Amino acid sequence: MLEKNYNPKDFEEKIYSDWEQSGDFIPDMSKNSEAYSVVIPPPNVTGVLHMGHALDDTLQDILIRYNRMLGKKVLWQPGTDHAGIATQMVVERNLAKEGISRHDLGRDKFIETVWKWREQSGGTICKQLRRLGASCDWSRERFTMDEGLSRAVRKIFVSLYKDGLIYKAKKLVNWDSKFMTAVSDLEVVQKETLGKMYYYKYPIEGSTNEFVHIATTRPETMFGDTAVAISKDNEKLKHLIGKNAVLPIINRPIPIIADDHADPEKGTGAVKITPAHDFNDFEVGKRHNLPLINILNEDATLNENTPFAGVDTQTARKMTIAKLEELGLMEKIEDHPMVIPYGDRSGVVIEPLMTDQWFVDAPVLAKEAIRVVEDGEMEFVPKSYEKTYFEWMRNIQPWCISRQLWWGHQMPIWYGPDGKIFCEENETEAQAEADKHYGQKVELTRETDVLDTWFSSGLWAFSTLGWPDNTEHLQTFYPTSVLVTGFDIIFFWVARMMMMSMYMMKKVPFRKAYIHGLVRDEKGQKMSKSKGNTVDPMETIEKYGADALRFFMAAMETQGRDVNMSEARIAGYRNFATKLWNAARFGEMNNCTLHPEFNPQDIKLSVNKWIMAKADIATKEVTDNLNSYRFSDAANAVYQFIWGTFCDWYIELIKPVLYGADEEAKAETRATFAWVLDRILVILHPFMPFITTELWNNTAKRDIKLIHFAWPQVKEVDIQVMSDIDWAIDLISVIRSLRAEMNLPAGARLNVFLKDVNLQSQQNLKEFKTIVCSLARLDNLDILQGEITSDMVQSVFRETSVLLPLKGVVDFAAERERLNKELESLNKNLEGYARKLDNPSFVERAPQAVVEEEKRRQAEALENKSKVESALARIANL
RNA sequence: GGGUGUGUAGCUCAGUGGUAUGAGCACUACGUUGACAUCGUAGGGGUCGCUGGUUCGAUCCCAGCCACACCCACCA
Repeated sequence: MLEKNYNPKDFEEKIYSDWEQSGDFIPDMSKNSEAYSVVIPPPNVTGVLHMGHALDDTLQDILIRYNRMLGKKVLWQPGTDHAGIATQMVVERNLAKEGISRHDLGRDKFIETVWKWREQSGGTICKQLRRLGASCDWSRERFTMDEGLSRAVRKIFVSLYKDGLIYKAKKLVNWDSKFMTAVSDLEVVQKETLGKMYYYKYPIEGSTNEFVHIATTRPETMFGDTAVAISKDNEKLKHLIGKNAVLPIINRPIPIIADDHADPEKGTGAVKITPAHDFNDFEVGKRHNLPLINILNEDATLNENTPFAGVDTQTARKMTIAKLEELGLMEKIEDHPMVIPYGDRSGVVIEPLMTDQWFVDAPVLAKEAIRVVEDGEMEFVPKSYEKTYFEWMRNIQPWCISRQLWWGHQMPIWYGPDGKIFCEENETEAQAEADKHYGQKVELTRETDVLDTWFSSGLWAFSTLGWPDNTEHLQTFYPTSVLVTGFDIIFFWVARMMMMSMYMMKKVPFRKAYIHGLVRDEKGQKMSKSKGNTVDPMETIEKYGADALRFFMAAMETQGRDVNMSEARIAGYRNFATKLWNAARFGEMNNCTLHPEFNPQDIKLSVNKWIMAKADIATKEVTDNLNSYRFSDAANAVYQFIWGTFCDWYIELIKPVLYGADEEAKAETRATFAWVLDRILVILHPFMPFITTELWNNTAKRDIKLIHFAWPQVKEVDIQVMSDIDWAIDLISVIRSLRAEMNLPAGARLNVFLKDVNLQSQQNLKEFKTIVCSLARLDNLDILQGEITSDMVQSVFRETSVLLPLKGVVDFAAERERLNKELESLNKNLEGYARKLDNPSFVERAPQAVVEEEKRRQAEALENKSKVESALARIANL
């Protein structure tokens, strides 16, 4: 017995544990069928589920469940990411509350603490994914810092190094002074800021009244200046080229050089060159062999190469200006809108800094990653993201992968006594290599840097399947079928996976990349903790059930668009679940059970044939749309079928049968109801796995679980049956509409007559008279014998006039108004038809079918017009 | 500066070279008819951003413009 009310809390968690405990998410490797696999974008191990995950993982689960029902061997590979900087930050913050810094603990102790932290809070997000209904194979859960995955990291690192695709270099990198580490270009966010432009001048060496005028936004970097550049085409200033300027305060002479980097139109036309602290200046320095003077410490304070050692940049800036003022060299300070780089995690200003770092030769790896997309071996959905991908890949810069952090994969690099690099998968091998090289036992020191988090994420598609071992899962499930992720990590992750996979596996990591948008708040604003507009998916699930949230995500997911949260809409989908629940209860109350010998071929009643055909059409729509990743269309098709067709019409249409006396018809209808409800549960299951399973389990004894039930294959649909029932439905709607517009009391029983009824309609009338009378609340419905009388209101329906005699009841003014409105609408349509059909080029050039259809419409409208006009004439004086 | 996307009903958005049978929510009127008030029935509401072009026909294709959003680059 189903509960009176739909209450998802009663069964969602129970059903999930049953699936998990029964191993329903684990692929049957012995099954001889097509493989389908998805790797989950690994959430941060310390993270909690947010709406972005809810969207991403709902879409994946829909695909996974759908393909599982298609009978494929399905794996959804779960796991979490160690998220280097993010996790280290969280743990350090916790330690800070106790007044401890990571340096107090030391590296080993600190890492131990992180692992402990992971034990405690690492499970949260996976529990939450279960609550959402995600059917991952949890027995295979992986973590990027697992031994297996770490081995994959070391192996690929060594391989890349030996192929010359990983190298160490002293370069200008983005330096995060909070975490005191290098970060990659992607981890830098540019923010619009209103800053200042400082104008001042450097004296020319050997002259007392000659100066070169400089404009800069960072005056404190002057201590690292090693030249001033002027364009050779700068007529006003080119006379200075070749002379020396003298850096004030420290009185160091620097050359004035000719370089086109100095745009005569911008600033003062002369540019101070600080090769160690500016990416452009670095290039200029390279061209002119300028010395590099580093003026910053790792914490972004100035160093002993400046007069302000130990002072932070902001303060040093003020001090520098003060000094310049004192020397009479400051000229002006202007407001200057500019873009300043910040660390995406730390939020501090990123300083370009010269350091030894490790790089992946991304431009080389990008080649194959570009080719396979060009060749269609990997396709983006929607396709337009290819452009973004190509644009970035074709302009890719070397990828800085070393981080001066503690939490992460320590690089498999050892240094010999003379600094020679030994890159091997483990210390023993490195030691052996070194001993061989030096001809004696030597002491090695290990590189302390760890790898960028995205390095290990880049291997995710194959490392989680067991690589470097050639496991059964790797053989079966690689390449994976589709990757589902947000556009915001195309560069961070998708691109890196493509490069790493093509390098190591020589095969794409996934055949398709389905890219979705962001989940925003109700007003389309980006959700963020600081704005306080975040919505917690767990609270939403608590309130409306996981099915409602999932259906919302699916229904809102249209390719390429962001999803705006809408609580009202989620409530609407909860109502949808309630509707289905009640429909199932209706079936239960009326003993609608599926007979084992039920054969769709034997169905006699039109209404039953009709609903089965409709079910097939809906099934086909859901199938086609899922196959092309059109989630909202798929969701809407099943929604419309269940609510708009099954509940609104079918259930109403069969009530007279179920409450009637024809036992044979009753039995057939009960069985059909059960058959269609089953079909509904099947095609809705990927979207709403919980309620469908609950109903599946409670409406019949089942041999097979819904999660494994075969997805239906649809055959041809009987069009005639469809249009017969549609005739009845349309007629009912016309009569209802007439009643409402005439303001007739809902309780009033009426007689309705039809005039101009063709043969097909006469048959329909015979068959559906009872149903139409019942649903349109009529006493009788007949073909009109004799003339239309003046008390009849008239509506036109296809070729037929619908006549409602209303002696004494009707408001004729309202009726005239209604008819005039209809006349107006008909005239408007007729104008449209005439415009086309009177146009010779339309008749000549438009497709024949379109012209015919237009003529048919015109004829019908003309006929209806004359009917409406005569109706109007009849009641003109009443 | 380079690029991408979006502008359709009050709101949030689908959709389409042939009268916009648009959806959900909101709104109005009526309603408790033996699944469901987390409901039902009926209804109001749109110059499909603007201007040109292609076409027999454009909301849809093309160009330009306006507005908004996002991505990439850029600390003189």
